[in-house]
Amino acid sequence: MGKNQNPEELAKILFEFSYRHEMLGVPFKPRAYQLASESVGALGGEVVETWRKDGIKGLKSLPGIGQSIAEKIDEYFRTGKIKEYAQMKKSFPVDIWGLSRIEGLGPKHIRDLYAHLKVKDVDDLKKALKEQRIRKIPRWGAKSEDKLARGLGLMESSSERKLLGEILPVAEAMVEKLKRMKGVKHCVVAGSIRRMQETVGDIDLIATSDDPKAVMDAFVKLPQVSSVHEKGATRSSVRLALGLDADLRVVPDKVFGATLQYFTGDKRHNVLLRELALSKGFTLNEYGLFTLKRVKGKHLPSKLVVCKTEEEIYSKLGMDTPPPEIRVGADEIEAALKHRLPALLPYDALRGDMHTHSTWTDGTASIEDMAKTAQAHGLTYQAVTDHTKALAFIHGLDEKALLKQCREIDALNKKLRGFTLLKGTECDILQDGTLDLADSALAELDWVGVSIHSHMRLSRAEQTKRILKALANPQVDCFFHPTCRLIGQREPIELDLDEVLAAAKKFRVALEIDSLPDRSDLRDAHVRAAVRAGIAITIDTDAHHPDHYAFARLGIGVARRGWATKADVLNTRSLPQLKKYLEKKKRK
DNA sequence: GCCGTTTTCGGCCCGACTGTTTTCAGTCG
Repeated sequence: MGKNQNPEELAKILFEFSYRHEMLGVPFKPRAYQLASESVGALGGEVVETWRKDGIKGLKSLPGIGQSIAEKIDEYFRTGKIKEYAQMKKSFPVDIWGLSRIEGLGPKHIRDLYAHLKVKDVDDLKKALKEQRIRKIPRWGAKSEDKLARGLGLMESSSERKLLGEILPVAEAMVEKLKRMKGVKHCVVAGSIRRMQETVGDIDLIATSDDPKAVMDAFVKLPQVSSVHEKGATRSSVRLALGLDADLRVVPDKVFGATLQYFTGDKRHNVLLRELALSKGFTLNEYGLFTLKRVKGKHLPSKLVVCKTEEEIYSKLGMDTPPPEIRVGADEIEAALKHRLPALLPYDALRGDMHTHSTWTDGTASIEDMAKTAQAHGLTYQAVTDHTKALAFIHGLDEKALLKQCREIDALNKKLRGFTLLKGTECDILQDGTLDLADSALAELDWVGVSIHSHMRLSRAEQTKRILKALANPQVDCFFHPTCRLIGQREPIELDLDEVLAAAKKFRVALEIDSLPDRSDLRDAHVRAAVRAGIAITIDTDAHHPDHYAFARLGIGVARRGWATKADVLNTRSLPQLKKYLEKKKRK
């Protein structure tokens, strides 16, 4: 058994290797270590699993990890440290990772700060700033010292990633304002928001205009802006009052496609795409795809090929256009080259919502008001799934109350036109895996969702056993927000995903994507695994308030990031089709 | 140090902005 298997710390160590090589001017290694660090960060616990199963050989099969780095990871997992890293720390005892968090502070500056002022960490930096010693370093001045102080301030005023659900409307409001300007043809959101990432580090906007300067002037004066980092002819960057940055690029209309492609990212997707372009004799930048000529060993763009739309660019590279949501720099490029991209579920494909609440428990609106809002959002049915009695503090329903609710739903269904309510529940899974309501009561319902709201700290083995027992109950149709995480607030429960997927498949239980902004659960990677396993998905809002129906597009974004198609998602079916599915399940 | 529908050797993404310069280095996305 190893001593230290913390993938997060490992990612930081690899990052520090990258920076150290960069400081020393070593070519190519910085990027190799950077990629390895990102890879480990993204894989998380999977790195440890891979190492446990297949050792160094397994590690080498991971992206960005070859012989040398695999050996270092192996050493770290076995002994808890890496000799070469310890030596590096001895000769350069600097908290590289901590300092690098500061905007504008890169490897060369960290090197110089230590060489001239013996700055080892953020505290040393603060002292040096206070005593105005930094401006005395060669090639530094009062302005760059100020800039560094600002960067430090920004970091300390917590610049954590924000929830997509919170930022998306803000970005769209900014776009709407700029769009209305004279001379502006296009104005759109790019970056991680366009990719529908669950959290967002900054807002990337792109505009095309005959009068770029006017757009820039308007941008830095938007009401959401609190200060301006940079303002140029084609690019500006500002700080927003709600605590994150927004960038705007303004380009000529004729290169819109290239710019949109470029600033949609993600970074790794773009690096791979530019490498692919190079291998086919092109070079790609934000102004288009160019044929390449070599002058004195240097690549120079020569003739413009295409730039009007993203599709043109991908097509010239011999591939289909991957939807933004799956541009992560992994197998989407290969799939696009082989013309094997899936037809992702469209944003308007949902017909119903399988998880909603009402004033019967902790919702804020009556069943009827919720139904009317759902219908206004284009849905034709929804399941009413209030909580059960284990959640006593919100008056969860017992069997008797549930029957009473069913009678109300019967009455409402007679009254509603073009909309149907399904009788359902969000039934608690108790600690031992039994359900909070009697099977006889569950059998009366159209739709039984189950979920966990207690005992979230069970061991992986216990938690998995608990869930498997619940899913094996023949009354259960769906497992709601399976990992129980709350982004930025609560870690996911420990569970063996492979076993849970296998059980869901065996017992024909659907897995839910809960669209609430801080849940986003299942998450993208889990969705992809579920889709691969052929398990049905539902995309629900878990609406506790009429406004929550608007979050459905977040859940659809997650599903698309998980390569889900319309056929994979249960509530894209019409009500008769859904009923047929449920009847078939009951017969099994 | 990693990687392979031109390669197991010889490649390795690209441009804007800032600050301190006087033609460029550093950082970022």
